[in-house]
Amino acid sequence: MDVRRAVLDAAIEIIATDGPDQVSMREVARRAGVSHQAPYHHFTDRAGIFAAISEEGFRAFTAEFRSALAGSSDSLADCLSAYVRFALAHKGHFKVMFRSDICGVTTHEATREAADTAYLALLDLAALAGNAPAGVDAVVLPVWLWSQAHGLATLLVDGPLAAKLPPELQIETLVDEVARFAADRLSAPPRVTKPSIH
Amino acid sequence: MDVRRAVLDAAIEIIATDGPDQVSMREVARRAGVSHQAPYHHFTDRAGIFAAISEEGFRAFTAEFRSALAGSSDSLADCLSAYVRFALAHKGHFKVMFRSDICGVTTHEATREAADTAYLALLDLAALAGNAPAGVDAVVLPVWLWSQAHGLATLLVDGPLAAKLPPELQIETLVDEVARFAADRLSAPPRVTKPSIH
DNA sequence: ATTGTTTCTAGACATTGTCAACCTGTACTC
DNA sequence: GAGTACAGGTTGACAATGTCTAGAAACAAT
Repeated sequence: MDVRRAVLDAAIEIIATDGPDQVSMREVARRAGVSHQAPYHHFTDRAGIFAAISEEGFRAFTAEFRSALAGSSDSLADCLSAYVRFALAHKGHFKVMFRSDICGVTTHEATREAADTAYLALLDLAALAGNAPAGVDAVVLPVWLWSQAHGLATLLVDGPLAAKLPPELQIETLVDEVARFAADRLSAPPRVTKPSIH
Repeated sequence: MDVRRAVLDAAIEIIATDGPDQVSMREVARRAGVSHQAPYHHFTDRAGIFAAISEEGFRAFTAEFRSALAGSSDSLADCLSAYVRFALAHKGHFKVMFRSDICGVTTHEATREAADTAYLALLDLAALAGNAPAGVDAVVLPVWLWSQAHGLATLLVDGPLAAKLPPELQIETLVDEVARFAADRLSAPPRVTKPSIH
């Protein structure tokens, strides 16, 4: 039996349903059917489990995101949608990946690298989507795109939004609508107001 | 001495710097200078502390957000910006408010009510910002606005974004730029593509 | 003075993360 | 084939935590 895998899966499941706080070394060991010390032969400590989960998450995310980026005529809407769909399909991973206090991105080299790789994919989308002028906008555009996708994902995964929606509304439909709405707005020429603050 | 206040402040500080996981009943009692049981006379349990913090957060948020909504010629950009600035100025509150697993919004009536009130303010912004047609767009617009503000706030507060930014960039400048960028895009007429999915 | 309530402390208990020490099989060396 | 090193497993111990119970200290109302 693959204890490492069993431990990870147990932790991921707990995170998805009850949140990272509820992950206990002994509980995952119990669910994996091993002694309370067995996980320590595969992970240095509790933080090591979270680091492994977020590394795995970032790799899977990068793959799915790049796939949406490459194989579509409407990349922008599809990528935004892919971001959110990844979060919904992998809540256990997602809830850890972007919690910098526990995701291990500062402490575990492999995790940091996986996160950086994911970020590069995001920048590629921004480059493709925007006729970004030089200067600050080269930062503003990717940040804006990331914020939209991440905000919707977070609100759906962490809960507060789902409770506010009309019950007959399909979540996936909403995600696609918002993604399309956002994509349409990006392509539109901006309203001209006062000059930017550059 | 106001033990309740001292306990809350200790918890808020711990959350802001080390995250909610690090909040321990005994540690906040220690920082407040009371016995390990004193907090139980003001909060039913650990979750009760989080519920009180998020309730306080939602109330403060509503006040700041409504102020931005009312007193501005460019409400949309200002409200987005206010949302993010609140998160940055009250990290300890913000990190709890939108974690549905710990914020107590489902378990504590007062917290739920404060959260609902905050949501109403958001809807008011959407109503003001959008010439929203009937139908699904009445949902899409507020969700889109919320996603943008919340995404940027979350990315900045939880960490992953700050590490990617050029070091000479002022966070507040970025926030204002992104808010303006988003506001400009909303006011723009959308690109016309295929008809929506209604 | 007595009673009751609010606010605190002290002690106890099960559970947690983690350290240390001990088994046990498999692989490799001579 | 005997010996040995080691990865992967075990049990036991420890301090720290959340929370239960019981009691003390202050203070209001009768």
